[in-house]
Amino acid sequence: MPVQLLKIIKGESETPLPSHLQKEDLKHLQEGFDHTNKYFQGIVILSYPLKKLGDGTDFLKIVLQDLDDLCSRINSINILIYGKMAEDCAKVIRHGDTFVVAGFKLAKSPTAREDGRHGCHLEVSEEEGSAIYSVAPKYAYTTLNRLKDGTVVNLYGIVKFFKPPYVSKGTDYCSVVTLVDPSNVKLTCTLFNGNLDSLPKIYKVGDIVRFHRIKIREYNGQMQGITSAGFASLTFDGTVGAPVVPRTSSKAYTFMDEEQKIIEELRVWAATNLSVSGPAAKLSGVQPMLYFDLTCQLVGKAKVDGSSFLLKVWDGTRCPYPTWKVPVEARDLEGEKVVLHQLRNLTVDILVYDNHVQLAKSLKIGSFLRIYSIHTKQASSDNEDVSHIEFHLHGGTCYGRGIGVLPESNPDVKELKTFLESVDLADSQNMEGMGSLELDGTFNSVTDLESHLQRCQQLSVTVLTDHQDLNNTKLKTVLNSTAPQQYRIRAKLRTYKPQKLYQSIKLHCSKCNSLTEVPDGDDTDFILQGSAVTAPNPELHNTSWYDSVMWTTQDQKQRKIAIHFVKHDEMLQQPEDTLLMIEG
DNA sequence: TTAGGTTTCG
Repeated sequence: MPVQLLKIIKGESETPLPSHLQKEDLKHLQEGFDHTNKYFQGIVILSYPLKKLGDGTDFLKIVLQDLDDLCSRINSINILIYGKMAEDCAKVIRHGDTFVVAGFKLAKSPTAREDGRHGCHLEVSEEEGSAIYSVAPKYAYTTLNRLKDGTVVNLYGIVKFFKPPYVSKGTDYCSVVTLVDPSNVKLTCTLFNGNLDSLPKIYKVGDIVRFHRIKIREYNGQMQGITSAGFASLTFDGTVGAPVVPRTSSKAYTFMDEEQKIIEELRVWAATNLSVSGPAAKLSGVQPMLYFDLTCQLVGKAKVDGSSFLLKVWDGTRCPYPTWKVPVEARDLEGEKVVLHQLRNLTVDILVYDNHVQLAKSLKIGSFLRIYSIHTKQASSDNEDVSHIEFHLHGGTCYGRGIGVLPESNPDVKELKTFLESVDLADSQNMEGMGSLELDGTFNSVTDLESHLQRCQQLSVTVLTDHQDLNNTKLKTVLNSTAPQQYRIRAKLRTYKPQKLYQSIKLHCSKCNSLTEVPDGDDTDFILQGSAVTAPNPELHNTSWYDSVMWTTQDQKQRKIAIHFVKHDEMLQQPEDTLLMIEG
């Protein structure tokens, strides 16, 4: 007979126990009786920690109480479980569970005198051909509009907002989840667990969760959910028509036709009543200055400094802007060198900070990630004329900022994998042949470049009146020709130098003939700061073209400040028309 | 205990 380990059955009325089994009362469990086709049912009132016996066998002792015989002086019995069955049982057992034990061996209990329980105990193991069934309690679910302070409830909800699990400042991982249900009430739950796997596996807004044993408390005038002992969750894809497969870390859970129906109904309600379009984007669709969620594959990672960490990722598309490359030591970069090189034009560098560093470090190369609320920032460095895009995952968890690892079974991952396999790597590598075009960072792929060229060759409304004798030549031809040549081109302006107007003119020193940049705002600040530390020179006061006044500040620094009122035709103007010069 | 939704030091 195949051993059935902890099969979950729902409610006594529909108990699908083998038909040859008959229920046995506690008082009939006596030596000398035939118990071959009998089972005993009771409630778990005690369970001891799992132990290993001298010969290495797992051993678990639990105590079951007979609910039908509560009035008897002796209404509980020790159950001794051996081997794999003990191990399996220990994983799922919970105080208050109803267990059914069949195929047991009955023996005298050596501890009956001390523990006051039944004179015999039941021994069960796979070898004995035993079976243990856990009878699922009938769960009641509370809608979000009926939650009461101080209760522990079971509930369903559609994820409206979530923070993927992150390392809290205490000892646990934390995940914050806001749910909504057809009662149109919102509930924000703060979930803690030392085991990352025990928190709900939520991947996107719109997922549906079932929480068991969540504690309800009032906080700031609103109901709040918080993990309580025995908290368990199931998470489902919220898409109408998707398979109803729960994501969970529980070894045993109840999930029957009724639950399936609830999920399907919630999906339909959400589809008609909620908008769940998140800020997801592909790298090809990013814009500067936005926050977005990226589903991608990890290609490389490297430590940068104490508070930041680099992730190199790709999603098979190409970012339409020049992207930032974070400088790191080659020896610090983890990842397949060949792959990193092959994908160098398709990967982007994401710098993650502070609390995300620990999680980022633990990520495995090749894994699929969803990085939530990445910030794209436009910036240019001193030696670049063209600005680039930087990707930051700032510290903190506002707006659900964080990193989630997606399993290969996730539908979005399956789609991404198929797409990544279809990407022609030769195309992205050919980009290097584009020379200066590539350096300007303007084209993203050969296809992109060609479509740009086609658009550039289209007739425009601007009519050029000069050089009519020359035909238009493609940029490609120009680039492949030897200088000097004369061409006429029609092209779209993608970038220009200098980027800033003040870079168009230079300061010239007539003595040494040197040329320097006109200082920009920051440099001017610096120069002015320098002069602020020198006190005004009294000899330069009250000249023919200005009147000066000077005073000393009252603060500790006792700074000397001079104001020069500039005259016009040796006359002072009306105050509102006067040009002032300030020193100090 | 932790966090308790509402974007940034880089």
